[in-house]
Amino acid sequence: MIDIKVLRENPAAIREALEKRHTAVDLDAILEVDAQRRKALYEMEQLRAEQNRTSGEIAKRKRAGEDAADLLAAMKDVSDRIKGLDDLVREVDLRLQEQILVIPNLPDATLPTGKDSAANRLERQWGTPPAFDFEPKDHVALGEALGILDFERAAKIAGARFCVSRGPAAQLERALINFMLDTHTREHGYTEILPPFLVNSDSMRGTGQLPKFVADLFKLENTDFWLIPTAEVPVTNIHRDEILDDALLPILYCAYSPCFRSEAGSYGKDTRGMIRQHQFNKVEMVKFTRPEESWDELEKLTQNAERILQKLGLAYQVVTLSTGDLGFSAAKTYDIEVWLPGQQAYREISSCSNFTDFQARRANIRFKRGKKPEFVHTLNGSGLAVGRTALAILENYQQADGSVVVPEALRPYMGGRERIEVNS
RNA sequence: GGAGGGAUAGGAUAAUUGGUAAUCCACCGGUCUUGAAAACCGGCGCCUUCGGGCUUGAGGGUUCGAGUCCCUCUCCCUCCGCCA
Repeated sequence: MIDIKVLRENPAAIREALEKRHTAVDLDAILEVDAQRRKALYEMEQLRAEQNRTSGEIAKRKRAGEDAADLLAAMKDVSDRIKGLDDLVREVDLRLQEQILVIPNLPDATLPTGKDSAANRLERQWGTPPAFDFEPKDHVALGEALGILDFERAAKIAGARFCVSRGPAAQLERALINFMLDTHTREHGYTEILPPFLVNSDSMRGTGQLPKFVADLFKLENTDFWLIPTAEVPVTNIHRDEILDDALLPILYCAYSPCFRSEAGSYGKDTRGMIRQHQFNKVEMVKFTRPEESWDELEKLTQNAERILQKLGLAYQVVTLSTGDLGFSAAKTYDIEVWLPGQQAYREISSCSNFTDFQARRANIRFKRGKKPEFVHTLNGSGLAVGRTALAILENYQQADGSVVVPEALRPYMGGRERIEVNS
């Protein structure tokens, strides 16, 4: 949520930022509603002050056994007017909220300007894509040949965009989850969280999924439960409506969760394999920081995610999303893209974002270091998408005979297994 | 799912037929002190257009006025049933 005060005082700056995002919002209409609300609120508070004064007087007279009929009559009128204004304020406030909640965060000035991912800026590359002296397969061909990935049966059980992992593939995902969580907790200072995988609407609103992105989510019928699309939602909302102690900041959490996405509007994209599923595993990192620290923390967060790929020996690149490619709640996002031999391309495996105070306003997450509470900054990043990491390992570590070598860092988590072969 | 009990500030506890949230602990600042403790004084929830306004789990209602009366909902606890 953007700061209504900023909009009031400097609408031009916000207009310009939204244009860079290629998002159309009627700011004048919002300012109009805001002015209405402020006027009504001021009038109502004046009347309340009068009511409070007179009520004290009434109480005093009654205690003294005196008559207060004149004051009561006058207050009846004031009371009615307050009620009317209160209804007006509530109605106007609701309209204002509706309009403000669909305004995206303002892109940071360091972003490349552009209308989509073509304008993203390459920041750095790490590692070298493996050279094969044979034609590398993609993970679907590999997994099916090894008998460890079963998309056909998954379709029978659930439908398209699901996968059954079997034997070493299942073990691989479990190993990756533990490996990632261990790395972040032991080496990067994060506290492990195991959150609810179902959340209520308030939580979805807090991190920005609602109200605008209903179509991307799964909801349970006849309840207020939503399946989380990322652990970011429950973990960020841990501190919703709280005022945190300054000494606790920055707070670093990491969490494993399955993620559920309807993938509405992505028909025809990545239909093959594990790239885009309705359900996938992810380890997520979430930070709550003081405002002046958040940009440094974004760099560290991104490095924490990169570290996982480095340990696994997977080549990757980091890009800064352009103003047009940026997600709704983010002010700046680095995407980490891993090399996939099966596609001969770098594909997103992590997204690390600074949301500045955007989510903190929506979720009302503050901290206190002086007299007045201030909004924290929130950040999060995948550390990493587990399914995509697993398929990256399959494709990058495949051998001429169709087997897959297990990266050394992962072997302790795989019971010492060095290789995945047919019937292993 | 059924029955009962509960929710007041960080914690703990009060509030006449409804009269406008009191007190203790903890914490912060000040006085005093070499320093600290004690004692005393002041703070000790949020918003503000600095006039004030709001705050008793949430939201409505009655009333000039609601912690208190009425309705709806949420969460917690106990017991029964079910269940991993």
